[in-house]
Amino acid sequence: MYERNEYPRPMVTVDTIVFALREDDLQVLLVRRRHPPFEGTWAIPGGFVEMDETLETAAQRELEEETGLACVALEQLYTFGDPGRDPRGRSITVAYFAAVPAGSVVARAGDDAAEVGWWSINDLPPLAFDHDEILAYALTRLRYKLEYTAVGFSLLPEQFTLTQLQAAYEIVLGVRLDKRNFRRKILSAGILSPAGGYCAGEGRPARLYQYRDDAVAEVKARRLFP
Amino acid sequence: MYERNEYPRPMVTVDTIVFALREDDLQVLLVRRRHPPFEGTWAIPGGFVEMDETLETAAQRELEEETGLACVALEQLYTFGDPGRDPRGRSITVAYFAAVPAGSVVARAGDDAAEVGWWSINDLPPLAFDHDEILAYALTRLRYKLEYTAVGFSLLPEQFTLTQLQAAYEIVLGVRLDKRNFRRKILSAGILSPAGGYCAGEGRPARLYQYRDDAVAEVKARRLFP
DNA sequence: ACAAAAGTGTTGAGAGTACACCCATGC
DNA sequence: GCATGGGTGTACTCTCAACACTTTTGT
Repeated sequence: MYERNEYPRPMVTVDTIVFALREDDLQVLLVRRRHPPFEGTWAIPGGFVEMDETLETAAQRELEEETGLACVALEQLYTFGDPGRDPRGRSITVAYFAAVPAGSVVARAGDDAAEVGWWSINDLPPLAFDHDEILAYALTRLRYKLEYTAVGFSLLPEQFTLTQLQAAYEIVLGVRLDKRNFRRKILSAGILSPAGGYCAGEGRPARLYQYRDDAVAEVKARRLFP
Repeated sequence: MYERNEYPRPMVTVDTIVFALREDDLQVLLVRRRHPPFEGTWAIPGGFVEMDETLETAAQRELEEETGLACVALEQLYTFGDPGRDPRGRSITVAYFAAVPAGSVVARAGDDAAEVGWWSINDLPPLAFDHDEILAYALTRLRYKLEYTAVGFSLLPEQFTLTQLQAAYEIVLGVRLDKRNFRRKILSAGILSPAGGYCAGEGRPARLYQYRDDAVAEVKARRLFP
């Protein structure tokens, strides 16, 4: 056996799955790796945890370094640590996930990323490490959360129409919802307030709404949909 | 900056919170630490991850080594990794939790545990590291899971009466439930089958039930209680 | 005027909740 | 026979799901 402080230590990384609704589809932000292993392969943005930062801070930092995306609310997803998941040696990754509005600007590729891109969840490239497993898990969790909490709103711009909101739910959940029932339910939940403006489009202009930040973040005790 | 493989590495541990219903109360299994830091202080059982085992295997192994408890179903809870949570240096712990029947035998204290004991969740001793925070989180999660899934059954022996099951729900959730509504709901969920026997007690003997393992593990799509 | 999207109510079914008494056994 | 816990049914309310037409704008 080893003395307490002489245990061999695994590498510890953080990875962040970022979801957005783009092109009528649920997409995730991926980076093409600039370094081995899996050089040139697409992967979830992430990297090594520094010794003096929290895990969430590390996730934020790596996300910004590799994709330019900053200031997004992260939630811890799961920790993956099977031996053999990394060819360099024992490695444990704490996965985080986020949902962002479609308009979020993704600046540049960073030091460790040769390229940054959005990929449809239904049409993914081959992925590095066990990142396909992590993504599958993240998708399950996103759907689950959508039914119980208010994550749906973080996929939309600050102001949005009820039709946009319904479309977001339909795309993520992969089901069609009844317009009247949807509107009644979301309005009676009391988490939206009219923004006052209208959004002109091809037909009749639609009322704009915004999320009431005075509503508790977690929509309590009752699922929203279906 | 460091070369890839030369990053300083945090220590990685696993900790397992074990819940049981004892003495009409929700209790957790704790160990008194045999070694520094926090020597002599109560803590959640756990320890260092070896390089060739999965995180869950590590949690199982440490739990058995320190408390003698084996073969329990674990679920990953959360990963805690704030710098400063361990005086020895940067340390990250992957927390697991389990619910076991009251009768589960806890054998002996192990190498790293001077003593093993059950503590009521409402009357805990001072705890090592950030273990109070971890326990609070585990309790929240247990309550949450109880409403949506079938964890309630893992707190009971294989065969149990409906009154025992109701008491389990009441203790964990901290609320009183209506007997008739409880029985109707739990029976109509179709996850129990009569075991055939009866449990003699002070009054009329109570019918014994068991959990139907052909029922899907997660009671799907509808919360059980309230 | 017409195309295109926004907006709006009602009804029937099922689930949740509140509530009080009889039944089987041990002592 | 009585104390103790086991077991049962009904009425009301509320939420959910199904369903189609009118309104407002741009072209």
